[in-house]
Amino acid sequence: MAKSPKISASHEPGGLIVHISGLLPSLSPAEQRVARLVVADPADAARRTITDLATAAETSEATVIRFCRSVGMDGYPQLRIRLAAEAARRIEPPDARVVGGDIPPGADLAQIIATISFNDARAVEETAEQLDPAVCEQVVEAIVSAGRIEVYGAGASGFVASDFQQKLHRIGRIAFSFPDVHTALTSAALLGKGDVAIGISHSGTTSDVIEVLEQARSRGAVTVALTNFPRSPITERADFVLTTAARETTYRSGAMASRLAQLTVVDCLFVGVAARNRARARRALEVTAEAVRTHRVGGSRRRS
Amino acid sequence: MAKSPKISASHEPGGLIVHISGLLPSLSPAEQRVARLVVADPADAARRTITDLATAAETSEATVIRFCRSVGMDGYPQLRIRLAAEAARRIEPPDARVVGGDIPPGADLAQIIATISFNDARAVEETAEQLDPAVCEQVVEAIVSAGRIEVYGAGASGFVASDFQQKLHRIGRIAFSFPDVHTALTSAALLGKGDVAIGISHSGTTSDVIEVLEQARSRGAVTVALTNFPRSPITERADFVLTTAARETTYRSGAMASRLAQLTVVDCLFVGVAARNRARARRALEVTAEAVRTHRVGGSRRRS
DNA sequence: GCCACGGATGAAACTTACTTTCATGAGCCG
DNA sequence: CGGCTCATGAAAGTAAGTTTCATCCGTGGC
Repeated sequence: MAKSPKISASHEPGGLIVHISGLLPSLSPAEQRVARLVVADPADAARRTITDLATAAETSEATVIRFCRSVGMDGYPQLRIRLAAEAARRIEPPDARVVGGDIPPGADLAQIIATISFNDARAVEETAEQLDPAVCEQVVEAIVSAGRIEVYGAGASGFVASDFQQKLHRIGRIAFSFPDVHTALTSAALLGKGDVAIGISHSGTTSDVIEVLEQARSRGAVTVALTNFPRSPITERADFVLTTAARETTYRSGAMASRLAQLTVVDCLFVGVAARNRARARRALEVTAEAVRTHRVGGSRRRS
Repeated sequence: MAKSPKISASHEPGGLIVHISGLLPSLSPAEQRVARLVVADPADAARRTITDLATAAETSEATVIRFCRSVGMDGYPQLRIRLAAEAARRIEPPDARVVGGDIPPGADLAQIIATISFNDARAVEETAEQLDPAVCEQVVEAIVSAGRIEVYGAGASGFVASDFQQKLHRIGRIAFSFPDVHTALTSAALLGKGDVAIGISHSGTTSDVIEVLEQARSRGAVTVALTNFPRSPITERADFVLTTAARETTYRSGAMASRLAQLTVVDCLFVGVAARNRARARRALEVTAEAVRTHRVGGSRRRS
């Protein structure tokens, strides 16, 4: 097992912009200024010369080049071209939806709904676009052949972890998730070769989750990280890194788009695992559905 | 500078490629060779350097520049960027997304990802579209002025319930959610006028949730139902009904799109509530974020 | 047939853009 | 408080793009 996680350097099929904003926190301050300009208006950036862009970002050309390299480009010209292409593709934002920004103070419910759903949907789409099928495949493979699967997450990511655990469990995989660190650590210590440990953290900096993942890895389990930031600490403890692409409206507003993005990844993995053995999975799903049938009341004649 | 050819300067409506091939015959032989290369593969041309392209067209750089001017560009860099943009736009649509349907048996991960995310994103968008702002407003109002809020859900909807509870709690509302029916029933029995009870059930037929909601209502609490089916049993016990619009890929495949749709509604209500008292909500969010700060590891900066 | 003329063309000079190197200085760890 | 690492921009160096200009070739007039 390779020790360095696959950040899929050259693989950012979905969006370069998405890729860049994911990398943003791992960039140096000066590079971040450049990145922000680029993300804010890719088309405009593509039009600028390197000197021009450097000046606009209040830095030197050298830093712009470094930025190019940091996001996986060969040099500035390549970045320019990619940006132009990217910008052309995303001619979409037609209406004045508050993209990525905060909710304006005087907003009414209709505005709030439009903004939230737009950002949520976008997070889902962009996450899917930049998800690397090859890495997913390997993770699915690991899960399918795992003796035991453990999923870790804290706070909002904890619900996602539980959701994943529940899904895996429903199709007959032996999966666990934990409400607290101690239990998780204890359990992780009992993992071994062939087991799978999945850590979920939007920021990639949740020490509890990192710690548990580290523990799991030291016991020989295959480790997977699910985070929004491909260069965050958690990725160093993971054999496989899966990234989401959520730009939270406001960082502290409680996870909103981020957990939807995480759940989308969970869905993909889940279906991927289920698809490996359709018959068995289907049977399991039917059995479990049957089990709760008596907890449903009849005529839901839905004709929505 | 009077001698340059007068071609429709900067405005070539249809497409740059179309434009170029249109005036191809009016170009000099050497320029035509360049033009043909460009038209044949714009994306490739965009990647080439001027020297490279000149060589490929068996001509000199000077001619390439002349060609740029002939088609109305300022210079080679501009042409490059326009070409990249053009190329990006024209290969977009042919995307074999598996819409709405089930995942085909032989599907690979890339297909799965496309299908899932498409349906997930759609569920979010469609839910937002049909969500009634007026009803949301009333629910928000009820939550804001509630003495206590309880959220019920079973299975996958249980996670959504917990998520909502956690969010409300974070902004200082007194909210609860429950892992089992008994506790929930007990708690619901203690609700009274001015309290709010929210029941979440995708199918709208989960008897446990219905039962608890009924209990809450009988105690005078305001009841809210969140379901995908506006005519389902749960709606009969609710003062306010909020609906999601998820079409699950496969009914029994475990809730996927449905919970994303539910979470979107949760997000909207949450932001709606938070917006009612920005200052207080913001302060609460900051305090809670600070509380977990020591559980985050710092410097995510790294270079590959 | 010879000679002006003009457009097309590429070589080379030139300019600008891009890239690398290196010295500096800030922050961090022991 | 040294001795590190790392981020950064100035400046040197290289490559890309642009201009200039001499040449070439075909044309048409004499």
